[in-house]
Amino acid sequence: MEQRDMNGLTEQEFLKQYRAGDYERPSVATDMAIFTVTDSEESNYRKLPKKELQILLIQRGGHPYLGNWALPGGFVRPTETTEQAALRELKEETNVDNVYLEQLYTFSEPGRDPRTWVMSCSYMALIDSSKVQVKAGDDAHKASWFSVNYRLLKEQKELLEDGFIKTKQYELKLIGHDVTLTSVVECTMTSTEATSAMKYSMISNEGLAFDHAKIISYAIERLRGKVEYTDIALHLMPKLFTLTNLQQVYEVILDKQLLKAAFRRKVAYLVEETDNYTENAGHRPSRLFRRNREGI
Amino acid sequence: MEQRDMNGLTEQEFLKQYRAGDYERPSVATDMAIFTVTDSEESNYRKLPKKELQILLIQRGGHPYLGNWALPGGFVRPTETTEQAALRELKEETNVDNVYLEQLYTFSEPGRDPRTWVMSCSYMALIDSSKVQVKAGDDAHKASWFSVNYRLLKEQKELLEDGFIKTKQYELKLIGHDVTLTSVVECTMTSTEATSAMKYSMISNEGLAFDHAKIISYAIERLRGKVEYTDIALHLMPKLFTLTNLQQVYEVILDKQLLKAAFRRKVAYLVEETDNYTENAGHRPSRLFRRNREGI
DNA sequence: ATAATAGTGTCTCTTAGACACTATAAC
DNA sequence: GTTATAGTGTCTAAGAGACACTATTAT
Repeated sequence: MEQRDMNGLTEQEFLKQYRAGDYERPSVATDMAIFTVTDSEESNYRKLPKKELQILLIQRGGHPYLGNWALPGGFVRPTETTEQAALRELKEETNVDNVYLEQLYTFSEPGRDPRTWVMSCSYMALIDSSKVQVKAGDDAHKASWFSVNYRLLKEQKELLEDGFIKTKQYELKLIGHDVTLTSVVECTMTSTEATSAMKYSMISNEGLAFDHAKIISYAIERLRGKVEYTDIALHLMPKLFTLTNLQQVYEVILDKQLLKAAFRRKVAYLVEETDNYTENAGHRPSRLFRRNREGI
Repeated sequence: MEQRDMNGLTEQEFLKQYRAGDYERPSVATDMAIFTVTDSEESNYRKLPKKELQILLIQRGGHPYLGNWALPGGFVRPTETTEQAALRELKEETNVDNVYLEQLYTFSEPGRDPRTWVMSCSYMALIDSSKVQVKAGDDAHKASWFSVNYRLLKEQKELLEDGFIKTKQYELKLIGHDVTLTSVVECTMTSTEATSAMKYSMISNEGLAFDHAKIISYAIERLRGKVEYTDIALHLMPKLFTLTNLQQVYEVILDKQLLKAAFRRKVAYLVEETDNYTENAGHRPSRLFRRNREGI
């Protein structure tokens, strides 16, 4: 390591005299889409409850976007990774610290935060609903779960000389206890000979702060994609669950009905039988399964 | 928009008086794994040339990692997105500006740059080799293509009480004109009941700067993954190509042989026939195809 | 018995893998 | 004709979709 640079400095000498340039630096925050699946509406004693996909949002107590709802998040500190920052935030917000966490995308559009230059490294977290108990928010910090509805509104395709532009508009509807937030997000895929790009943009937005509607769309798409070919959905399940429970979770994420027999074949290798059964369900008991510890 | 915050300010008033906090901010750079596929070794006049996966690296002309090779990249400016920064760098480095570009991952390990706090938002770019002509690097800025070899060295699996740890070691060998860079990167997947995490770390590293061996591994894995279920590989092809060419590109990316008949069936919907054929190849001419403009 | 869910069997259709066969230009 | 690649046909096995059937508990 005795190499010297064009100024005749060794690496140690160089680092000692190094001063960070005075060009501008961005703030970097993490924003998290924290999902869980819960039972909804008490129903007929013998019917199974419906499942709902939920996301945690926090009501902003200050400008900008005062009163709007935002993803939990915060600034990254110099001694931690973005992932550690996300885990720290998660712990503060939900008091849970053993979860599935996955980096999604880094949003860096200048102007996405009206205060200053802020990039957001976004994460998705999946929590088993039996673990969830959001801290009672104080006045300046109201946290609440919203039920997630995400559906295709419009699909369009335009042919170009050497490619195409595909546009999809999704309606994102987040239903809370006493508010409903509605956004329309457009996903534009441009594909030509050489290029192939995907861009999210917001068509309309009511009640969500910043570009968080985009982040949530991105998270849902990632979740939907990964559910199909990984065991990611199992991180939304409690220790023991029935295959019907698991199927319901798949269905609520994918927003479509699945066939029982095919579903069971497909997830068979992801789970392990136990000798436990549900009780007092008002109908035939169901075998409980757990995650396959052997992995995939 | 006449809402007032706890200090009685409207949003406009708030933004006007807002001063960015004096907490520390990271520098944010983009680093790019720029891939192309080229023909190697002139062979028997009637044999087809072998294909090689290549990546562009730049030799560092200053500390730190003086003399080592690094991914092309640079700092993001306040008026651009990370993606625009990547495109700008790409244009400067290769003079190409119509490419496939995809964000990979944001690396933020404190200490990954010995100078100061630097996060790297990494991208992967795919270039059709017929377009490539790297600018002749001046002395302080030598750019060169390296042939990529990435193979599994060791695989290990350990069962835990409620999950498992899977470890894979890959050897990354980058072969340049007069240097060969060798790194060993370990990918650790920890999966328990609730959690599921993946971590890259460097076991050994010769000649590559910073954590770029990790970034390159990540890029190769992404490329391999996406080749299987998208049309991403077509961005490495010239306008017209034979199906055998395309198969060779798949094979060099996946590092395994494919069966011709099955391959042709699989990619059929990605391509369009033309009426052109190869000429003077020393054997039966081959039909030329182009990318399916209808999209997938 | 009835309601409601649990769980299985099997037919079909599609697709991937494997392999063998035929075709054709340059020399 | 020989060489080397181009391109196709078909058998098999595995998997997904569809649907129907049987099983079991609480009331």
